[in-house]
Amino acid sequence: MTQEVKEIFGNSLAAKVRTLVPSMTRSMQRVAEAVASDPAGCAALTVTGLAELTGTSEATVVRTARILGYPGYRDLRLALAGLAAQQQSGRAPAITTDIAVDDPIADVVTKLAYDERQTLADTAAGLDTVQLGAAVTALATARRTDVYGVGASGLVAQDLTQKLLRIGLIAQAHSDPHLAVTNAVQLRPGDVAVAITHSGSTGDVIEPLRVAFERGATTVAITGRPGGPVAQYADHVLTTSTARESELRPAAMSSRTSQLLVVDCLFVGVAQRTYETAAPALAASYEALAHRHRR
Amino acid sequence: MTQEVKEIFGNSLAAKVRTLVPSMTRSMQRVAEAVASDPAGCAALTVTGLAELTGTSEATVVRTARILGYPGYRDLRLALAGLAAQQQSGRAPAITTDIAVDDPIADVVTKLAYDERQTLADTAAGLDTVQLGAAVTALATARRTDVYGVGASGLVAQDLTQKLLRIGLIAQAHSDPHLAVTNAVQLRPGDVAVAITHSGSTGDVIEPLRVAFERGATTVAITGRPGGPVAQYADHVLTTSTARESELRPAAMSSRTSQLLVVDCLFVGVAQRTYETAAPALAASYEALAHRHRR
DNA sequence: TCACAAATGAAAGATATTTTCGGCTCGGTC
DNA sequence: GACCGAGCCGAAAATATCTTTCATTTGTGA
Repeated sequence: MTQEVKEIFGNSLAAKVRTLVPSMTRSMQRVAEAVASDPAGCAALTVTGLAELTGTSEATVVRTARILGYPGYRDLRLALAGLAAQQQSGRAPAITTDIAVDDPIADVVTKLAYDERQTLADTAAGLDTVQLGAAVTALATARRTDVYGVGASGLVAQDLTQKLLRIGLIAQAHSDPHLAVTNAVQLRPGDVAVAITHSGSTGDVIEPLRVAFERGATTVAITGRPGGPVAQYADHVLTTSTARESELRPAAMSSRTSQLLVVDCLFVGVAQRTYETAAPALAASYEALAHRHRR
Repeated sequence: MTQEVKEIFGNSLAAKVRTLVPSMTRSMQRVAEAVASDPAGCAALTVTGLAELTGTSEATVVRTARILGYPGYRDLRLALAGLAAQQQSGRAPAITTDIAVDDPIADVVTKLAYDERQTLADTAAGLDTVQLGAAVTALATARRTDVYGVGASGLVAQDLTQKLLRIGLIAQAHSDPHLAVTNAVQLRPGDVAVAITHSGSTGDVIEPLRVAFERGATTVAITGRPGGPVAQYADHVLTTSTARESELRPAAMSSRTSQLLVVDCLFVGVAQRTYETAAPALAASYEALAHRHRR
């Protein structure tokens, strides 16, 4: 059997109460009024509870529910819950303020989540899919891949490396500028070098990319400043986005979110291109870890 | 499988179901799935009805409701009614399809961004602010903090550590299980240990946390399975959310997004509490890096 | 294969909702 | 002022629904 609840929701309860109040008895009006003025609160009550609240009896509550067009109190209550939820969701979040020192922790969560979501949307909107596609192709066909990043971006570099390794590619992350340069010297055409820097001007990351570029490797820059120095040595520039920053929310935070999205896109793109080998490799790495989990 | 799961922002139920499904038994999973895929329909059913629909018993339905965090089926049903109402009035979900092997790169970007945004919303909705507040207090007043994480979670552990160091706290990330345990032995009351594991059952991370717990340190778990083994040794459990995963989008991807949000919240919370020392420390670390940027 | 533990559903038990039914109020009539 | 009747009202019985218990089944590891 197919049951429909749709009909219960949607129509304005307050209006219904107004029209039907004249045909109600005194105690029923009390119940109706309570229900109309605080749907959420009443939804939390049982018949008995609502009866007590309004100083009436269960029978009256049920009668009121009937008048309002529901088969019984149970259904009225469901409708009230729905109404409460709608009211709740109707409220605009209106998160425009910055995070303050005295914000309660719940607000911090809301604001951070909101900002990071915003950053993701901005990044996705601003990402040049042509450049991205080119970078994916380069990575998918690379003999080997070096990834440079220091500080917070170093973690993103490692993340990319981990992912590429998982699908059977050869990749290495470098946080040590000296070693990075040393390694970059070994690169040649057909290899790929990726530099990750929010500012676009981190010398420790630009330097190895320059070397790789000069050696003929395909170079990719993931940066928040597509016009910055790093772009100079990059065949493909992938732009990340930044949320407004503040004292309690350093730029590193949102740039990381943005960088990770780009990295994920690269990864999925490469996995698509190399699906034949990527799928079994992924399965294998998953399998290999299974026994490290307790029951 | 012809069931279409409708996802709406703020529909934390679908996320909750995903989070908790692993700790459910088979028949409970059937109930959870029914509830997640058709909230409106299920809201119209009594326990018995839902039990019949899913081919289980009333007892199982009630047990599932409990797992999902409601005192009983009655309350789950009210929540479902609310959800149904929201869906009714809510906007249509933009993207429901999974990432396919032959998706153009532009679609990949859109879908990934959408999913990560969804993950953030779910995480924020599901985060227990009381636990979070407690964890923040512990971190802010800790003598020292150890953070454990391996694999993808290892990067998150490092991210947290970097952040804490930046505001002048003493923190260390451990990816090496042996060293982690060795260090955990040194912990004592007043110290904090944080374990980060998506599965909640990563032995390499649980072990050091157990040691820290037994040494009297305050322990925090950041996990996608709040009922998993890791929770056993955690004073405070912070739950991350999981997006539906697929071959081209491993769970590690969305869990990382979720974990990072939690880490960011911890960081900002701690920075608030220790503002007097955090602000100058942040400024100083920013200053120290300035000369490493080219013009 | 057996023994044990976990999962499951039937049915008993507890709660919530609906119905019944008789007392009660209130307005009108004598 | 007393009486009558219609309809309102709530206590309590009856029913529906939800929750708990417990024996059975199922699955799992030795």
